[in-house]
Amino acid sequence: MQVAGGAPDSVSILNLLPAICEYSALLLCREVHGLVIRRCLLAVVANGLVDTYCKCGSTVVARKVFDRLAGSRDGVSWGTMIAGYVYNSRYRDALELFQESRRLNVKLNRVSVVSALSAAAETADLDMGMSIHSYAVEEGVYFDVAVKTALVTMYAKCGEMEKAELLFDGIQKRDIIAWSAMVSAFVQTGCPRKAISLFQEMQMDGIRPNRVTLVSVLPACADLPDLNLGKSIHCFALKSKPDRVLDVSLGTALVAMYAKCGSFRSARTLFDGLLHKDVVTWNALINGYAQAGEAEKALQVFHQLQSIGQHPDSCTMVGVLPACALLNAIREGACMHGMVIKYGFESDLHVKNATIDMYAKCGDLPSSETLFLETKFYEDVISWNTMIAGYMHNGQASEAIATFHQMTSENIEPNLVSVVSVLPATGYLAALKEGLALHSYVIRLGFESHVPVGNCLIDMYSKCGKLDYACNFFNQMMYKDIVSWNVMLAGYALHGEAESAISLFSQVRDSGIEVDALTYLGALSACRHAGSVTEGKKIFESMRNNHRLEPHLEHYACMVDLLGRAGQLDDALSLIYTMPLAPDAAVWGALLGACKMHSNIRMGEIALENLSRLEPGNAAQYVVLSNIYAHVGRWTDARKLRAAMSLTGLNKTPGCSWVEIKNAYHAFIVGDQSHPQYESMRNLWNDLQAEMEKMGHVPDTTSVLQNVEEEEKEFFLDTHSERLAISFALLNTEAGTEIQIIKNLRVCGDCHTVTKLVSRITNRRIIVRDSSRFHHFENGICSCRDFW
DNA sequence: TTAGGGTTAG
Repeated sequence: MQVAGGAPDSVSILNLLPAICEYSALLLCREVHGLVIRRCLLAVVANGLVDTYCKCGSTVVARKVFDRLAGSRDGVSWGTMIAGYVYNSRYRDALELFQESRRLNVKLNRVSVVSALSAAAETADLDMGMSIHSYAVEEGVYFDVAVKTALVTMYAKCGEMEKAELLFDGIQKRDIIAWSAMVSAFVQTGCPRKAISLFQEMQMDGIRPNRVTLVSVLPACADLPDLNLGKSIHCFALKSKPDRVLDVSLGTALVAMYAKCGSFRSARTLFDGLLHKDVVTWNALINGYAQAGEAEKALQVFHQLQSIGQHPDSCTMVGVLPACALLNAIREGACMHGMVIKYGFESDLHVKNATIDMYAKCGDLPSSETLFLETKFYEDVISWNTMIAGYMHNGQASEAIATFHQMTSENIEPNLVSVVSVLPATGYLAALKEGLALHSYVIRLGFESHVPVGNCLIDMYSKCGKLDYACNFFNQMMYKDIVSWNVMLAGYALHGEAESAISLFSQVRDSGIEVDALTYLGALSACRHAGSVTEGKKIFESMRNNHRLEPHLEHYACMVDLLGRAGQLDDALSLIYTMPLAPDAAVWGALLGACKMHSNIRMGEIALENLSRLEPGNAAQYVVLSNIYAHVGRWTDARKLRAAMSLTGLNKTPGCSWVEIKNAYHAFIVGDQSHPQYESMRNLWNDLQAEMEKMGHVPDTTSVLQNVEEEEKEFFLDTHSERLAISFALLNTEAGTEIQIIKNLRVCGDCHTVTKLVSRITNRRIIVRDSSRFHHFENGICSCRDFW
């Protein structure tokens, strides 16, 4: 038009603007702006420019044009600028502009109201949303379908589903957008069933779903999952497209649906056949694999994405980081972190938290901590929860608890996940006071009726030695899932309460709840602790016969242990030889333990041969066999084995015991003499030892590893970590106080006997939780029936 | 100038 000579008129410019928008041609927009800038700008042209600048991504210049309009601004100018901010995700700016219009008493039209509402929805700013709602009512734009639809979405995104539903029900003539908005609201608030029934209701109302409706309802099929409905939507989508070419969003939603329904072959075929794909489509496949635990596949697709030169986005990284964590692939994970930095996704919270989690799961806590300490993320509850879970994943239970406390002192409100993450730490440490405090906290937050939280509480109480509290809580739970039954069963097993466990097991079988492999493991391990061979065999058989559950390695290890302890070593060995899975170290270890108990050298050697193949670095098994040799007097063999161990540099995991005194944890490692109170502890122990000798106790040194003189062996026994912890506790608590010790390994035979005697001499109740179970010592007796 | 949509961390 310039070739023609004259300056372009307003109409030509207005006609040109939509094309500029379509191509996001910012430079062209500036040029047009330059042409009109010296003239008296008509509001209609200025509004067009504001819109075009926003669509080209430049809200700053758009705002300048808007500001320059000053007095000649009309309702459309305000609506355009607010909508422009929303278009560019500058929701706070949109809301501020809305508030400014209120201060200036400008009358806004329905477009401005709709845009402002969507900004309030995106920022989940309920107060703001409600004030826009009142404004809409005052100004009489409230009866508009678009305004009502925007209100429905705003309330849904602010978590006010009841209000959203009420408003939706009140819309007289619902259009397809209103229906789709409500379907989407149900999907996003985790109500897939409601979404699907609304989707069906809409069709009965005579409204034919469009592309957006289908894309909105597909995640509901994935969440349920309902593969058949997903497939029928796929057919519907193809039928309504004569060329059968799916658009990117619909293709992506379908890929995600198939992947989440576990139908990876369909997901892959569809994905490969899609004509239009973007990075989100790739993410759907990558995340589908990652969430199903198919980490290698996820990474494989990621590398394929890179090989075609497509750049990942932040969601891609959120998919691949957990895949690295799953594979414990720290190097790959660190490369992903590098990529996050390269592409500038560091400021994305999802990415940051996934990176923190990846490092923690791969055992690199310092890297997690460094990322976490970057202040900006310090305010996010998920970052805190990730850190708590990360500490727990690495066995740092006291760090997990400390982090939880720090979080509350920083005024970050813990949520359900925080509680579920920190409760296992209190169980791990048997930190009852902490556990009780958390329980009251749970009640205050109103989380007590939440099933996973309740399950954690049962587990915590039983691990803290309070089986009665665990039972009471379990019995009063309104809703239980299979996990509730499983943790209760495991609690009975941990406390050696086989009868209660077996009766609970038959209750759950009769209750109609579907039992799983862990239910069986709980029941079997209760039988193991009680030595109930017949019952255990029956349960093991019914696993396959009645529930079609294939026993896992853990079940076999448990059965071998049960049979072996009962002296049925041949049956145990033939079970190992006939099992369909390749026996692992736990299975052979159970046999070895039983061989020690019954001094069976022939079988012990078979077990050790297999163990040294499976776990060449683990010394514990060698110790057991050398103990068997020593026990039957084959000293030369015992010595040879120990010499071979020291040559190959095998190390035994050092024993460690903890005790809680006045809210502080004290840890003792075997042989540690560095404690400030060591002298007094030693003296106290010598006195106890003299008493024990008077009672006729002769130390059983067969569990001592070192090849030394008998007297020295006794000294080594005396430095076993549980004895250090017990003497420390005796020194630092009032007479008569109960003592609770936790140990990382199993208690040895002599420590077991000695603890019984100490409980009698000192008149204390002593509870020891070792890696296998609880031992209650009182007045010279121990509650457990299966110990030596 | 406007409302609904695909992938996302603990």
